[in-house]
Amino acid sequence: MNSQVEENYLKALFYLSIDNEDGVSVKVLSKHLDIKMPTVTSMMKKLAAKHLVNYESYKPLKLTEKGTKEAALVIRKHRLTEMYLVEKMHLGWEQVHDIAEQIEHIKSPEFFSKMDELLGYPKIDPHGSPIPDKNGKMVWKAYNKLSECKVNDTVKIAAVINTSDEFLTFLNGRDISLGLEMTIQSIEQFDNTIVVSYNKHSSETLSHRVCERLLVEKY
Amino acid sequence: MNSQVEENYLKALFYLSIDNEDGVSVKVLSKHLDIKMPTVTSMMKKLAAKHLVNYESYKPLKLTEKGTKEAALVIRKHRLTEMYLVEKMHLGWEQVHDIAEQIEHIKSPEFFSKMDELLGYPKIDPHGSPIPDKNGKMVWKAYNKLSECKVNDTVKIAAVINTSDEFLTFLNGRDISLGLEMTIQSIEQFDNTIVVSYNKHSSETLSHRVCERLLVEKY
DNA sequence: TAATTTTGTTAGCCTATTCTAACTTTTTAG
DNA sequence: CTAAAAAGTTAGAATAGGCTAACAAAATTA
Ligand SMILES: [Mn+2]
Ligand SMILES: [Mn+2]
Ligand SMILES: [Mn+2]
Ligand SMILES: [Mn+2]
Repeated sequence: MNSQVEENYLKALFYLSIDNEDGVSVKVLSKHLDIKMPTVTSMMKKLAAKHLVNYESYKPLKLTEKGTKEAALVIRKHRLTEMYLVEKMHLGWEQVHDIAEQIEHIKSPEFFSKMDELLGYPKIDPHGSPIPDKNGKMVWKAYNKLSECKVNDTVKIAAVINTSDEFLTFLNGRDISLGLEMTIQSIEQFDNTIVVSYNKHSSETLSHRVCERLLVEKY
Repeated sequence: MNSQVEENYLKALFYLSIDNEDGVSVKVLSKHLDIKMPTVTSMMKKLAAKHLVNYESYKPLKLTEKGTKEAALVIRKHRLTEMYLVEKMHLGWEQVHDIAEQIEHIKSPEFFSKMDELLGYPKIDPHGSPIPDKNGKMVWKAYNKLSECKVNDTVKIAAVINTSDEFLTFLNGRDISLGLEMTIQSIEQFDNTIVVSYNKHSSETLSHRVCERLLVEKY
């Protein structure tokens, strides 16, 4: 059984591996977890001893098959929890991450399979991220960043890349949530700011920074 | 903020203090937590430094006012969780204790107040134990042990003293649950075994050991 | 290629929580 | 009122996770 701390390292490696196919550096993992490099190195040796990470001095870190699966199963619990908190407990999508960060470590298969059942076996979490299945398999749909769309495109918000309280509260303030349809009115060439319209919002201006963090489905 | 381990010590002291008005011995606390006496001693010194326990060498242990309140608030979270798991997630009353033992340590006031709200501010948990209020105040109703009742008494099951999986599964097997009304048919003088009737069970024999762990309301 | 900078590792130390062995105080028996 | 037993404490060590300082390797720069 992995400890809470070990699980958090596995998750971090899993996330960072998405952008770094050839492995994750100690530096990057250290920054991500806000844990000093020497501590990370020693934990990597420990996880290597448990066959969860392939570790070789000075080489990029890679999760093993086993480590990948265990990481995905923690992420599964995290995302199921977030979905449960939003759907069944009516907490805001900006509140649930921090709670899920803790509940994901609860040791109780029945608890999570009951959540799954009550939710009707959801495929995505409240932020649009896919929930890995019981075998740790996860498939990302091919979404586009809003920042990459063109004028007059009509799109549906499918997922948010950043799940920080601040970003989600920003979106709440503009009534932007998953499933919302919007049309791109104009794009400012100078700074890539996009003006969109949706529902009662006939002209909402979104910065490039924001648009890069919104994944959409095109029609 | 108290650690998970500290919270478990506080809870244990709180429970053991109920029967031991004059304080809890290191021995008893050690046995209860299955942690060796020297470890308990050092934790008591630590909790004393935090003003949660009154500790004096060789004297019985007592929670301070502050310690009592913090313990009660952890118990509140434990019992709210158990109630939530039974009422909203449809888990069995024999399954919820182990999960609540973990969830009680989650740091998130909103999570627990939402639970409380969704449950309609319950006063008791699924085992009939009172849920402390937000100030840590808890009142036990004056129930009787089934073992202390007389022939022909009609009683309602109000609480179970033992909340182990085994005991509750034993009760499940006999369709005994909170709120059940039963009538005492006879009491065997030799071993205090009690024969009761209820619903479709016209003659169920319960050992003294079992009857001592069932709290009832008399009619 | 040689010097620098960046990244990664080692060594040594810290806190939290636990343990065993040895010693001390209290309690209980006789 | 002693002497043995029980309960409690002290000392020393272990494990999990973290940190800093110093050193080493790899990657960059010049
Ligand atoms: Mn999250
Ligand atoms: Mn976590
Ligand atoms: Mn319980
Ligand atoms: Mn607990």
